[in-house]
Amino acid sequence: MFIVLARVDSRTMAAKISDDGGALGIEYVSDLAEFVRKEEPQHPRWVWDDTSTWYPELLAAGIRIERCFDLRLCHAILRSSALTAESALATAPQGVWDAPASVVTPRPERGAALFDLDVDPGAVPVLADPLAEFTLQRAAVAGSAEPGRIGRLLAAESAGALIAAEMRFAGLPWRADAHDAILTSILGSRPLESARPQKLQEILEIVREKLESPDLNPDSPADLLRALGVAGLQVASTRSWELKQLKHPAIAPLLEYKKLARLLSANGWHWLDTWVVNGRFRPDYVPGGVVTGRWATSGGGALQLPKQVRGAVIADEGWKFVVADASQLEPRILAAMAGDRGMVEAGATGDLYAGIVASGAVETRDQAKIAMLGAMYGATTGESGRLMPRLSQAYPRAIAKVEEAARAGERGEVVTTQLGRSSPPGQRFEGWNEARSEADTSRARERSRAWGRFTRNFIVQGTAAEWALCWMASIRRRLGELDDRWLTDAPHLVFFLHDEVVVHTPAELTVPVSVLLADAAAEAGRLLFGELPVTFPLTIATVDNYGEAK
DNA sequence: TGGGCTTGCGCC
DNA sequence: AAAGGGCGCAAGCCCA
Repeated sequence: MFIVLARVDSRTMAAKISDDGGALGIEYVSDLAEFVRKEEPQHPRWVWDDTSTWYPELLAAGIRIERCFDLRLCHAILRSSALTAESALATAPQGVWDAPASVVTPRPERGAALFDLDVDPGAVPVLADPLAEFTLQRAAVAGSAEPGRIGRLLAAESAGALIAAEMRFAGLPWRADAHDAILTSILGSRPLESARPQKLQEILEIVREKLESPDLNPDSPADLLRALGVAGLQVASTRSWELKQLKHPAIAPLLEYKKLARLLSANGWHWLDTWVVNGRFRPDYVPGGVVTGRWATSGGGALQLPKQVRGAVIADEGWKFVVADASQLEPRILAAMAGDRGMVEAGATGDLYAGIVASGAVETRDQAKIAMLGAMYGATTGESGRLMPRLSQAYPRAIAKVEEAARAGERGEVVTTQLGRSSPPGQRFEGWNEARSEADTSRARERSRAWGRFTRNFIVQGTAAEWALCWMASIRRRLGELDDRWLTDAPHLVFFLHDEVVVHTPAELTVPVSVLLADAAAEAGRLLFGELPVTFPLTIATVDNYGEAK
């Protein structure tokens, strides 16, 4: 059963729909939390416009749900998926469901056809009517050549939305005192106002002295470039890797200054005051926030937490973290997508890069890693570019897969992930004619190649994101089966980073949690690739603080 | 003073 | 050693 929820004139309506799409009844809901609590034991799939506007209030009321269907996220997938390109949904003009999250709030006019169950799937909803949209989406999936594939993606995406809300609700344990101690040991104690901390100030004085530039502000690239020039150091930019090439007594302290200044500005005391409240860091996760299907976050830079400060992520008394990351996820995804038996076998032992070396394709593990990264990102020069032909010879199917994706992008075509997320439409770059200059032509060619690098990476990054969603959905379900206590009283997910999860768990449950994480990884592999014998090994660590992992 | 752009760097 | 994919954020800088 589905229960479609909608807010109409500040009231909440619920429509029950059977699995075959038949209407079972409509009612007004006066107390949402009470209603959901009463219906949830029937295991309905809750259908709503936007999980982030419905679920937090339920969690605050102490209610979790098992399944949902997030119409806004699913609309975005169906709108551009090659698997549903012919659907009424995809061929309709842009509407409210294509707008950014904050705009998709159903405010139908009084007397509008909200909950009209005889919606014509070909009709375009003028208003954000969730029932009409749900009907359109069901029709799009049913009419797809591979309804199971796209259906799995929509389910995974929606499960991700629930997990994002739950992780924000639970928060990542964060000890302000430990964070302060880390900052103090690296930067010196917290300064008053906006002064530089002592150690940063000391290094700054050394840099100024060595560059004979007493007023230098290294935080200003222009100012720094000028000072370096005066000292006879010619560089095109002030990036660290470029400065590292230079031999000059000012360089070492300058690089040190940059490192400390970065820590201070990105994750210093100001960050701590802003983002850590009552011992928890609560970033705003944005499922589907990246075109490839990866999550984004807003606020606090949760996906960029530097290793330096992870020591402040400390489990509660009597609790532990189980940290799991999928080893070499993207190359394994590529091997599986391409059905490249050789590369799948190279990964069977647990270390894919070692397996590539063992096959004789390259000499060292480092080379294997660089070559694989180059294949997935589209490197053309350097060591990575030079290793490509050898990789291509050893693993023709895997490399052909990414090469085809790149060529398709260069031609302006759309590429699609394993479960059916498609890349944004490209342009045709070769539409130049002889009236255009040589420079224009070469610019067009470079843009075309750049788009090809994007589509090349899209299929791998996007399919890896699908794997991660399936993994997390399975983890969430298995955690619920392991322990039926309330979310934050039982083992629960507290962090996610593309190919890595952190579970906060009572110390006595670390073993079953570790087992479940590995089982979930295997299940994710089957969901994407069926019975293809591809393995997704995990590196699992049980720790008291996140800094100890890896 | 505030918005938008660029630069640089953290994560995968 | 620094090429190649995806992000978010802070600071400087420029301009209205």
